[in-house]
Amino acid sequence: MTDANSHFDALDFGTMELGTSSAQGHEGASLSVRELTRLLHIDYPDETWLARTAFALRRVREGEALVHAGDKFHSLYVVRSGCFKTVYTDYSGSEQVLAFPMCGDLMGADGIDSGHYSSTAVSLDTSEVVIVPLASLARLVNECPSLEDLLYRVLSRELVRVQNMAWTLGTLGAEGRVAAFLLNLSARLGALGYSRCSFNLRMTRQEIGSYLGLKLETVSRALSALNTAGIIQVHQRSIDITDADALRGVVDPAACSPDSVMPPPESGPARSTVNDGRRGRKPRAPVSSGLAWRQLAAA
Amino acid sequence: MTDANSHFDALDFGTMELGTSSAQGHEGASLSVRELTRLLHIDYPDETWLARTAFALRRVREGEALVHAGDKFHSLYVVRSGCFKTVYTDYSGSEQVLAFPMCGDLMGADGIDSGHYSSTAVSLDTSEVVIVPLASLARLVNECPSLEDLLYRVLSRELVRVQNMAWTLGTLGAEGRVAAFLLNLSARLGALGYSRCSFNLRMTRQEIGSYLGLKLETVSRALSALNTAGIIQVHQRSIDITDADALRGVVDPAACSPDSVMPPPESGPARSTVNDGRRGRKPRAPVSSGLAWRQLAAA
DNA sequence: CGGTAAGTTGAATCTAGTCAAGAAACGTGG
DNA sequence: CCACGTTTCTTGACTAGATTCAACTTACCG
Repeated sequence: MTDANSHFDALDFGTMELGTSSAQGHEGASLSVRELTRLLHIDYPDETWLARTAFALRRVREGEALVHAGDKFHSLYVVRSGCFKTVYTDYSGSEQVLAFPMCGDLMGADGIDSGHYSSTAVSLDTSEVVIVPLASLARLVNECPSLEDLLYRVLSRELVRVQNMAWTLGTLGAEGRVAAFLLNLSARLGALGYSRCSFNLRMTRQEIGSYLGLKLETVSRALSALNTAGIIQVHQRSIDITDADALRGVVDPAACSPDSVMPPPESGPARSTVNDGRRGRKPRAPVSSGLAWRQLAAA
Repeated sequence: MTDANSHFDALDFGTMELGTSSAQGHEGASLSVRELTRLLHIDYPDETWLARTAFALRRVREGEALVHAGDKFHSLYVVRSGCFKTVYTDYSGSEQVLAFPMCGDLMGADGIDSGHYSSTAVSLDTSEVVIVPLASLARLVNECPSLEDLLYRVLSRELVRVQNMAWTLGTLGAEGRVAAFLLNLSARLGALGYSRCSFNLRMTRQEIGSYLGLKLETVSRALSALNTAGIIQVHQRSIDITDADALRGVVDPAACSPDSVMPPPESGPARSTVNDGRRGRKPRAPVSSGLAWRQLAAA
């Protein structure tokens, strides 16, 4: 019960009138609805209501948990700066990383239905989150119908993200997963204005491995392999992507998909109703084994 | 291109006044809001609005696609009977199964944000779905504030489900995955009133394998292994779970024993505030949080 | 009664995990 | 500022487990 106070004290002030912004979150910082929608990359044209409500912020130090799995649900959180990991913690102590939320990403949505957060969110960095109490959001939506689908859209986006993750875990090998991870990170950082091809990892190999369903040694090996293949340059946590196309090729040896890990958002036209009876062998290019792109580098 | 018309003609009638239910969906069948909420296991006490609106139904034959990835989003679907598979279809033709929605499960939510469905839904059975146009739902929510969180909750539930899936793919081996799959199916069928320990699979080994990130032979082997271990009895698609506890033990070799797994809603209370010092000592925190995902396997 | 799709099983191969040792970075305190 | 302990990362050798290839059996449907 005592573990929740640090965000409980901010709970009641999740929504406040602008101007009355007293010391909440951390230093009285708050975020207008307009800024929030912009942070989420969901812009609404309406201007009248933009300045009416604001959401409190909270600062989370490195290693600190924002919410714990099992805590009573009350608020959603949107990362404003920094980087988190969300994890299931196993009774035996080992943890499974589910996501690495960054600026603009939503956290806590898994608690809406059951009323309890199902995962723990730990900051990997000195981070800042926007506190969005669900009740406040509901009230806001009532007052402003154009916000109706805001949460729907954010949740749907999260759903697609996790589906992509399931696809990655289900179909790719170690190198592919790591490559997809790097491309995903690259795209997200790029969308935030940072360099797409040169960045620093905020997480350990073990955390990456847990996220990708691999052991830390395997992650290290995959990174080293991509390194010696000339596709990326790795130095501890510093990553330089020198050949993004080759990296995409590792994820999917066949076609070059446009946006990082995303499988084609548009359906290929030529698809017979369903039971595309593919009886024969699948041509499946000679691919994907650990050696394939190594040869590519040799050429 | 011609395959989409069958639900297009029902689109405009997604919501209708009761009594005006003319021939939509398939035979003029429709579902009241009350029935819908009950189908979703989200009951609302309010009685006044229950009979005001109804949603059309649509019948989907075995092998028929309800929606295709890339189709323009317009409606959510709730399975009323039968069984589906949702898949990403690879440009090269191979498909990745993402879920097996059954009675009461939601489909199509992955299309809300982007405006296009990101996965294809194919019926494995002669099925029936409730057509829930998002616009109609929004209007309904406007008229009935107590429905405010209906979609939120359903989406959140879906999110937790996919997170659990990611966990399964990330941590378990072949037998564990198959065991978890069977337990999940068992629990869902049980919740619907069917037998928990004896049922027939509606999907092929290949589809199961795709869903679990395994090859069909591996699925077959895992089932055979569980069979010879005396935990289940397999005959083609007929499954009999003879020792559910042992099956749970396969999923999670550690904690088993008589004490039937704890209820998820309560959180492990005693958890110190900042034990999460990543950089500092690693005290092997015995974090005993109620794991939501275990419910999925055990329920 | 065939023909086809689905499922089972075996043997060889290869990937990722495991065990283990060493190297490089970080933080702290002398 | 440097030495030290801790953590993280890298690399190697070996093993367990999943995939692949392939043959075969069983169910299903006209």
